[in-house]
Amino acid sequence: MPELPEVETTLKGISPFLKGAELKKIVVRQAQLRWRVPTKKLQQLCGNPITSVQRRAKYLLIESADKVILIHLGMSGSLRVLDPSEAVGKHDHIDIVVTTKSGADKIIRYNDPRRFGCCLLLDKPAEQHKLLSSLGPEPLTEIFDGDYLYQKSRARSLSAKQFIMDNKVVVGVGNIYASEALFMAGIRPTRAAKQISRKCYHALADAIKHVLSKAIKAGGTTLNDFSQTDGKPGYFQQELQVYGRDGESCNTCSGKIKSAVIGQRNTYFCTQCQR
DNA sequence: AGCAGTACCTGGTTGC
DNA sequence: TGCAACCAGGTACTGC
Repeated sequence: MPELPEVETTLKGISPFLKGAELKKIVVRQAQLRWRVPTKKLQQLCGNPITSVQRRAKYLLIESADKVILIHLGMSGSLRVLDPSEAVGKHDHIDIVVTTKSGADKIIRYNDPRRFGCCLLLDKPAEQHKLLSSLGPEPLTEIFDGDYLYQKSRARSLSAKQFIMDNKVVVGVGNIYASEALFMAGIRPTRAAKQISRKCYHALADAIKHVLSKAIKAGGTTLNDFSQTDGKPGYFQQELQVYGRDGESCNTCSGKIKSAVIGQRNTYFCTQCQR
């Protein structure tokens, strides 16, 4: 499941091939993703150079001419860089064929079994688009810290876990990392956001940064495992302290790990460490 | 405005 | 063994 680290890894994977490249051909085999893929408008971009490739939250933004191609991997999507001869497989919905700087053709192939992802075309500036305009800060920047979370949470009665998974608060914290970060910070996920102290929010902001940057460093491994086996990221599984460990004992205090559904999402925590 | 609930989709797992 | 029901996951949307 692509979380922020996987999207960041994907960005690093495709960037070298897209920088200085030209759009050659776009093939859409399945246009019905989360939203309909604007096939014709995308194809009209062919012949133009790609001017930048960026990530914002879990969105990938590929700029060409006066447009921006926005891609979200949903929960089961992936992008691979392939040679033009590569056979098309199941759920290979979109090919973005480019002529790279060196003159060779490559396919950026979008695969998404569950079709929760999207591929849209935005006008510039992309940040004004509805999907991007109200997003909170990136978790790995300086302005995201304990003071910021404390301030933002004062009027919020929802749980701490739902609060940090809110895209308007901070982007890129998915279900797995939310549980992990709250564990690391010693905060019970059910606690109301507005009742958490400034001190605890400092610990939480640090935990989010720590968990995400650690995962980004391991990103390659995760991505490979994911795209090949469609299983849970092998590398993370051994790193996870609470997620999916319902009924097992805590690595820190040997208390029991419990699960609860919070905001329709399974959540895991240690009843001893997290108060 | 904030929040709960719903929808989208399909492969894998569980239950009968 | 086969089939149905359920679950996971991110996020935009609806309606209170």
